[in-house]
Amino acid sequence: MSKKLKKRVSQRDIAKILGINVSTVSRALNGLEGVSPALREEIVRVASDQNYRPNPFAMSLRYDTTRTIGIIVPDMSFSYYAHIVKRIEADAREYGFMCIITDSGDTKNGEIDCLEHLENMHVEGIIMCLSQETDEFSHLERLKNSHIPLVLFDRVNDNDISTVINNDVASAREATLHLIDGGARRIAFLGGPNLMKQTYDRKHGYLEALRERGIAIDKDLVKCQSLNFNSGLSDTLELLNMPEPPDAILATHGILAISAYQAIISKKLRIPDDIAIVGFMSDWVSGMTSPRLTFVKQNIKEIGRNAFKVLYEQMNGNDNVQHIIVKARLEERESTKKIYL
Amino acid sequence: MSKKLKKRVSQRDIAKILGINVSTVSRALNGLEGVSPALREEIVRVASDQNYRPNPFAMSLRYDTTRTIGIIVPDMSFSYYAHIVKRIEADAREYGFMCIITDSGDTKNGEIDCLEHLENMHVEGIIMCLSQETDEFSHLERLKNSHIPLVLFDRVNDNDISTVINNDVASAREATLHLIDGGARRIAFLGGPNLMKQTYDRKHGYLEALRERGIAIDKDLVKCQSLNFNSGLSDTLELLNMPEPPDAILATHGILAISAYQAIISKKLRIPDDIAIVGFMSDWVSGMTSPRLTFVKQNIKEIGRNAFKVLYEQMNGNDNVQHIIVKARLEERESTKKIYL
DNA sequence: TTGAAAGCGCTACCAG
DNA sequence: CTGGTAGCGCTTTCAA
Repeated sequence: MSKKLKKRVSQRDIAKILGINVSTVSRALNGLEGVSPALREEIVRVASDQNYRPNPFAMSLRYDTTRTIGIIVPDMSFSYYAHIVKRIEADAREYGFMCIITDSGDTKNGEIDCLEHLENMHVEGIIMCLSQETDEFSHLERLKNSHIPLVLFDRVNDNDISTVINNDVASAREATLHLIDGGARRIAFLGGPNLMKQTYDRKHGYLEALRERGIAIDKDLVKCQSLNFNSGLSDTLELLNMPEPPDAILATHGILAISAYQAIISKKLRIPDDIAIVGFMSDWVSGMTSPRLTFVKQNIKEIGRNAFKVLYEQMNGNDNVQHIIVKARLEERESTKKIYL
Repeated sequence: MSKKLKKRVSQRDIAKILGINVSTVSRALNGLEGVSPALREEIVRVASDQNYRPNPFAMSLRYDTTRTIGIIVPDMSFSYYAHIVKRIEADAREYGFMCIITDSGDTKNGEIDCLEHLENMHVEGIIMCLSQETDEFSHLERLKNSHIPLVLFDRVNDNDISTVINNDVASAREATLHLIDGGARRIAFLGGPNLMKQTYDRKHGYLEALRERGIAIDKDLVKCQSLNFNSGLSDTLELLNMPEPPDAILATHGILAISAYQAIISKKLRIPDDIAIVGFMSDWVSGMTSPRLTFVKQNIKEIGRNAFKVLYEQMNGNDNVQHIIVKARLEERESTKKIYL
């Protein structure tokens, strides 16, 4: 325990130096009335000299308010989440809130641990993205009993909790239509676990597009395993080794797009001539490959901004459950061909 | 603020329910002696029923210890820093410390703001990576006066502050030798601002390798502007447009490697036939390009682990300034050719 | 075995 | 205009 950490100066210390009472110091430093200008100036000077800083923990105790919110992400080292966290942190700080950022490791148990930790820290609200394993939500119900406001983003469930997500159905549909209109007929779908609503929605958009264009659905082209590199790699290889392989892939997650791309490259197939590909990812990753990948660009800024906004409103007593859907945009690059029939 | 946030239950509440004194509750919940087994059991039961959680802020006040450390990174959305933060956070939590993670935006003013914020929060120690703009260190000196332990990582200065960095000289030298031994003779160097010790070190290793192999130094091949995409792109294009362009590039930062790669692609040059390239970056990014990039793999885990370890020791009274150098490893891929002369 | 009270830093209320 | 003091949640020391 910080044997040599100098004890921080408190109002009491300042009072002692000037031979006055703490309450006067408090009033002076908070700009309240009832202090003579001369004395006030003295106090402020000494406080500054001594590098006085109010103790936020004392404040918390006094007002029973921690001015702290918690964030839970599946993997903070994933650039998508890092960006969102950064955004939320900036907004929160502007409103005087501190963030405790936690990482569930994309597991359900990790998620439960994070919640436990945040409850222990007495956060006033939580913004979280579910792990890909999370199949039931009793741990979220518990939160409701302690009346801690909660907002889910990106990956959500169907309960009555406020959410901020991408327009998953619409953007998957748009991406699929784009592939079809580029000439693709056998389009594979790569997604996360089926229990995720996000997977369900994106698959829904994909199927809708196929139906719209009158293309038969082939279940063997739909791969929904785990959201990780190895899973995406083996699924894609399996697809490419089919007797009648797909002529396009819709990879509905950054890590799946990356692994699909690498699988294709390893098979020496040409993109988009042999196979087209669209991924859900960020611009700079899309720009790394050759050819560059057509991608669904999620509006990270808006997701973060709205997540905090909704939480903030809830913390201020707004009981309404809000569901905000942020528009993603399809960005065309060279990995999808446009064939004018 | 949180109009409907249920007041959390305190020891006092438990005491009131059982009609006993707070001090007894405290002893019972902390497993101290002096409580009858029966009563203790009662207390524990009620505490659990009421979902009691100790108030960490009260503890902080009581012991004048916040069990909190601060982290400052230039850009948390950069995967390199996100990984390190994640690592530090995990270690810190294991030792019962909370992390306040801040982002300087890679600017000096942002850095000063972060420090201010962390001091306000009464953190017990700080782990930081300097911004690329930071040219003098008076703001760090101030910390020393408040006796807040500080550890720098990745980007450091020459003062007597503990540091954890990569073996920049050696790894840049190794990468350069690798290029030379692959047949390159005109090797360009892409680096950050010259005021950064990291740039200095990596350039040093580069020059050392050239000297060792008796290759003349061409100052026009050395580009040290800002660490950002556009800067790397324009520098590389300038290099490629030289009358006698380089036959290899050493990009000493992830963002510079990415921009250099894209500049090369845009000029339709072949890698490694027309030009070879080595970058400092992470595996998964290296694997995105075709051909994959040979890269210097920094040991992110070790950097994070050591940063916390050193800070922890300092917080426990170890006054020694420590400088830890973590070994990076050259990973050969297809972007560098090996020519057996 | 249990209770009472002080004190951590701060603010708010009431006295002088 | 300034001082004194209670109380936020908790531990600790002393007293019963």
